Amino acid sequence: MPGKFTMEDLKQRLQERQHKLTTQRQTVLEVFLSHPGEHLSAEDVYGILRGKPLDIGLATVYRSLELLAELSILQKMEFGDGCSRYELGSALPEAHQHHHLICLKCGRVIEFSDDLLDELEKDVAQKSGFQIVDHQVKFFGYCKECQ
Amino acid sequence: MPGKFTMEDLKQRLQERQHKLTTQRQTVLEVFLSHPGEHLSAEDVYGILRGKPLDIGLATVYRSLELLAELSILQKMEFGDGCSRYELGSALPEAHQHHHLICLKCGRVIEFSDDLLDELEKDVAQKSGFQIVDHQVKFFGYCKECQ
DNA sequence: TTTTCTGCAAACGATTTGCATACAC
DNA sequence: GTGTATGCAAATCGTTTGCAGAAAA
Repeated sequence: MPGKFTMEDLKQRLQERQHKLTTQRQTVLEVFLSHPGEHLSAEDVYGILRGKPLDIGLATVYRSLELLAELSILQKMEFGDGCSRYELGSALPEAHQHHHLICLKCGRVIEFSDDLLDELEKDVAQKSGFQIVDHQVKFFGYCKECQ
Repeated sequence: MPGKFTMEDLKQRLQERQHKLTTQRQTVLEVFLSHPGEHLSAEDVYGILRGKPLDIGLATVYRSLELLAELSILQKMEFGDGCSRYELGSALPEAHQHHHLICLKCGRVIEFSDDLLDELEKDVAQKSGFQIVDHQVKFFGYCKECQ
């Protein structure tokens, strides 16, 4: 189980780039901390925060998500459902080996962990001259319930 | 070099689903046949066809792309540039092993072929109970020019 | 106090849709 | 002929932006 981000991590990374630690940014991070393993869209986050003490604007949600992704706290991804989704990364840079199984029938997205890809990444880097910093793998198929 | 689609293949697959072989659908397929290895968006296709004898509507381009993807003639993919892109699949169902290297600086997308993923796919299928029909792999990094 | 952020509403760009006409079968 | 497809324009949806007021440093 890799280490999760804390508010202290957030504060630190923001300061490094002369950004401010605002209530809104903290709140957005808290949403992800309290929804582990979910792939939330901007609308999802906005919906979760509706009616809560802090009434955040949708535009601010978008701006916060973008910033948190730049700080490598969140990872941005597309599952082909028309909107960008984000998930919490690990605080440990080398521990991002998770793939996604996307069911073509019900749309469910299941996480899957595996390290076989390290080998492939090295192979690709060597053959192509690319300096690889990250990868994303998606498998499309049918989940147990939909087969 | 895997076999490419022909107009005959298109006709056949359309008929199987009681769809009609229209000039527009043929023309869209021709664009992909004459632009091998490119990842074209709807706007790209529309632009390529502008001024050509057949003046196709943008909405029809979108509808044709969607249909060709349903028929497994094209494959739909997202590179994070705000629009869906398509590329011609192989006529041979088992020969779709191509990955994409996406440069984080210049946005260039480079194709890369490798078969190491077959093993991973089988492994994932067995452990998860998913029936896998396709996969997509994206590597993010910096190309030779941008390093 | 200075700079960065937020909220709102308007702007935007990609994609979809309604509907009357045109075409494939 | 009948049913599907097209073209156009309007509608939609996710996302971005301009700007004045609010909050962090």
